[in-house]
Amino acid sequence: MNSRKQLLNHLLDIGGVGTLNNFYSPFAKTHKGGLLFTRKLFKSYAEDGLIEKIETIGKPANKAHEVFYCLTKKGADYIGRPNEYRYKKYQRSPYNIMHESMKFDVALSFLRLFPHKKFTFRYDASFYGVRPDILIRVESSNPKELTRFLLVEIERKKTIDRVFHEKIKRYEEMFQAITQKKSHNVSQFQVLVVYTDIWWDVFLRPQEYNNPSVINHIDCITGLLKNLVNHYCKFLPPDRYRFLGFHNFYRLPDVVWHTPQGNRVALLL
DNA sequence: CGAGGAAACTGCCCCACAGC
DNA sequence: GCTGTGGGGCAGTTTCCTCG
Repeated sequence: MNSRKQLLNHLLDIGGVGTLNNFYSPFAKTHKGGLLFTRKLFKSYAEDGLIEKIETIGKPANKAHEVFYCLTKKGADYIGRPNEYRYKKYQRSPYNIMHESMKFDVALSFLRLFPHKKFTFRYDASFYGVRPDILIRVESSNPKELTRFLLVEIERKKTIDRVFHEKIKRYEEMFQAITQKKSHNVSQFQVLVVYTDIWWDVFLRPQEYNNPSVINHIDCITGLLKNLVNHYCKFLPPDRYRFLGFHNFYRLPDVVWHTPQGNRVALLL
């Protein structure tokens, strides 16, 4: 598969919508370089009617960050996947741009960094009132193993106590309900909490992370994440949760995940 | 001053072709 | 037939430039 089709396949996989910034190239040295080729591709897709710009409400400050494009029916046909395409006409730009952008960053990173795995992403799943930002279905390569579900919760909050009280508590209630009603197999589920604070610029790409003030900010968020784990999460089942700083979204396979007990581990998929 | 465009550069792969 | 090599093309990038 050539990269022209590769990008469209990824776009369809992550739900059919994304920004230029989401599809940056991780291999470029500079931030600009990482967007250049993507920009070329987007332009030619748009000319060929394979993707469509979603009209924004106001005037976007930065188009690469804030203008979302969606795959068209023609685009799905072009990559030979017309029946997987669920056509949704997006009237306007996604309502919470930063949060949407983070979701697509995470979903796309799973595709890019675990290319041998088969993922299915959903953004509208709900279990006993808990709505994860992304539900990732991980197809097992081994037929004996069960399909797994990753419930990704993306949190951009000033303080960590809110992450615990507003989210993790609800997840625990959900697990209780599941156990009681025996509706799902709890061991198939893992909750991935992706955290950053509200001052973090979610549009920054890894190529921009070498700026001293950004490095400083990353340290700060890592500290907050450790506090979250140490103060609130110790008692949680060790394999049920994993915690990640959003700034590590581009290195998902690395040992960058925290267990509820505060150990750093890699994700087992 | 920053986003985006143009042009120039680079490393890699492919393939023709020569020499054995 | 096998294999080493060198040119050409191209995907992807860097650097420089323009324009609002």
